Amino acid sequence: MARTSSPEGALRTTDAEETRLNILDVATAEFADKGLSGARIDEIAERTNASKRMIYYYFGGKEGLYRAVLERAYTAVREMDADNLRDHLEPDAALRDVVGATFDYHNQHPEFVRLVMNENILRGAHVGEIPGIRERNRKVVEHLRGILARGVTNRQFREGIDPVELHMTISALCFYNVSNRYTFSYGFERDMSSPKALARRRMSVIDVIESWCRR
Amino acid sequence: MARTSSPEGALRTTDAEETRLNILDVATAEFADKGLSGARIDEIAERTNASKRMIYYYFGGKEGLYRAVLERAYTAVREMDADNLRDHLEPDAALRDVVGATFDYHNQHPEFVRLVMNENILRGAHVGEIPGIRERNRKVVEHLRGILARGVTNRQFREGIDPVELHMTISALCFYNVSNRYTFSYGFERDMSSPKALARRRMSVIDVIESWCRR
DNA sequence: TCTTATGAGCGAACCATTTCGTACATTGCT
DNA sequence: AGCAATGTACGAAATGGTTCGCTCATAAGA
Repeated sequence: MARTSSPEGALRTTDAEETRLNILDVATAEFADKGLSGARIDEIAERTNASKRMIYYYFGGKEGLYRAVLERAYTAVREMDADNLRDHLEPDAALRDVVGATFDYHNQHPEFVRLVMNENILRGAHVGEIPGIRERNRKVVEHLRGILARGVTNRQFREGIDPVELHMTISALCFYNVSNRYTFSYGFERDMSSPKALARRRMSVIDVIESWCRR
Repeated sequence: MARTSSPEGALRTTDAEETRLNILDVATAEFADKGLSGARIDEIAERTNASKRMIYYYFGGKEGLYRAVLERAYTAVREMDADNLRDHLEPDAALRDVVGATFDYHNQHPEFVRLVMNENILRGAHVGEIPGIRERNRKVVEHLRGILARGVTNRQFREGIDPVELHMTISALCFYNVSNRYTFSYGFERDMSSPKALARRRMSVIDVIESWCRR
């Protein structure tokens, strides 16, 4: 990618790079907000420093832009993993950490959740082409497998829990209260966006997972 | 509603009624497939016995049709509830029944799951106007509250589990493996659509809930 | 019974707008 | 000059929604 000739050299990104990122930011918000078919590239272009012409210039079109957005969102998750999949001494503490971090990440990145929701509406039409997702999932599962194994040796955890099932359970619990906040909680007064309710939910999720794994 | 003069009398619905239902069926499939913004009225009309004109005649427009579809889907869930929220003698058996039935319903009605996903993408813009959802949720929570209370009395269940949290946990686990089947399971070989994997997941979900509630 | 008024049900063509994408001209740097 | 970057304006197709007019069953009145 071309660089400016400014004295900062390679450390400084070009204007073009900044434009790309700006477009990606706006597009992420827009796609997360309305989905692929609901988003309008004219609208994205307007909110951008750049023009519609530039979107086509850089990303080729709506689909290309969408894929770039999805890819970057998944990349961010992987970076989060890298920070949080450290090994702890105690299996139960490690498990709590994974669950808590996953819960927090989903809550702090609803746009990621919404992109994934949309991708599922599209039956995963694009997610397959994004490199790194397989590895990401595999890595998480392997991490959980390790925790479970150490927990069993430790006699903290019971035997027979499948790490894939565990991964799925954790994901489901962390995903749902973000993805379904608008349809859930009709009928009983509980605003899932209140910090108090959120904290309680967080505790519950950790508790559910722990109760399941503990012997 | 007008009836035909056919001998069957009140038992037989009119052609108009049949047309409405036919439109609703097709629209349900279409909205579940592509979401509100992704669905095309012309396409719905084509797959229908009726014409586009009739869709506007009966439902007023795209939004009206969407709302009618959503409403009917939720009505169907309530009917399912009515069948399954019977009281059992043993709290733990009752709990297993609720979880199992919920799991099965979601799996057998992916179109319902997809409609709810889409409604959440739309930030619940229409779900609030549909009567009966509040009551539905309230009824489920009250049922769970009863089970939990009896289980505590019974000394089968531990104290302090909030029925709303329980409802949310069950919903999340049953919803997720349908809603996120396309983005989950990249990286490890597990086809969630295989009967075997599904049965295993079902068992896991019941197990998770039971482990959490049991003292 | 015969006639007519009424309104639900319906088809086909049509309209206005939106929306994705592109052609072309222009700027500015090297 | 020559190439990358970019703004403007436009085209073609898709899309939500409407207009016009026709059929037919039934109810009301003579």
